[in-house]
Amino acid sequence: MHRTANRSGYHWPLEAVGPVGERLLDAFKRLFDAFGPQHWWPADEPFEVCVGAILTQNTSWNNVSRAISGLKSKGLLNVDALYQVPVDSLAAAIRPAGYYNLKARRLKGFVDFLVSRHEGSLERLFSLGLESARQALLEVKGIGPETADSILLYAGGLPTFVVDAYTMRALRRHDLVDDDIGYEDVRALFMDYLASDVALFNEFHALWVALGKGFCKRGMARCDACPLRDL
DNA sequence: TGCCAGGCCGGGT
DNA sequence: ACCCGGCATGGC
Repeated sequence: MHRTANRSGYHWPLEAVGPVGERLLDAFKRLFDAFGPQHWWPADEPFEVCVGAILTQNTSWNNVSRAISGLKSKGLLNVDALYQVPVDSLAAAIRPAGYYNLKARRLKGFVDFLVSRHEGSLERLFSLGLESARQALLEVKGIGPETADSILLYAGGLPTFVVDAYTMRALRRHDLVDDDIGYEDVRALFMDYLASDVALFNEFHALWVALGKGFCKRGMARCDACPLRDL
């Protein structure tokens, strides 16, 4: 695989499989031209990514950001502290993130899983490899496919594609997929038709979110300013 | 003011 | 195999 440092400024592998891959790549180029590099995930270290991935379930990042700051200020943003802290204290600490009772249990469940099955080490988990680590994460109550893939890609540096509500909505609205397609099939679309590259998957997913925030919102029809217009 | 936000689970068809 | 209600705060 050649990593281009081409005149257009992209530094991702731009090969694609067939017309489907070319279309996805066209979307990527347009989004990058429109929004530029997104610098995801917004976190200082891998464990913070995991916590953020759970806290941001159906919740705006602004609220999550407050909760993360709260955890940091209380010294709770590490495996040992989260393992020890009572669930009610944790719930109070993440209050701004919403669903705080639910998410406190999910965070505890994730940390329990890390400690009991993987020696409290994310590196041990990720060393299982992409699909094995993914299966393991999906066993944890409160970690579904999107949360698992966010953790694997943005904390683990493993080449999986994250599909969220923004991605799904944009793909459907621009007729890149059928309306009734599911999570796993969309994930496979990106992974099968594009080069398996962490930097590309990182930027591409973040760009779908940028598009969703800017143009492809719920209740908004196809708009003239959308970078994917007439894709 | 009501709707929306970077999901997932459990119970019911 | 879907479908739906529940979970909760903060921004616009």
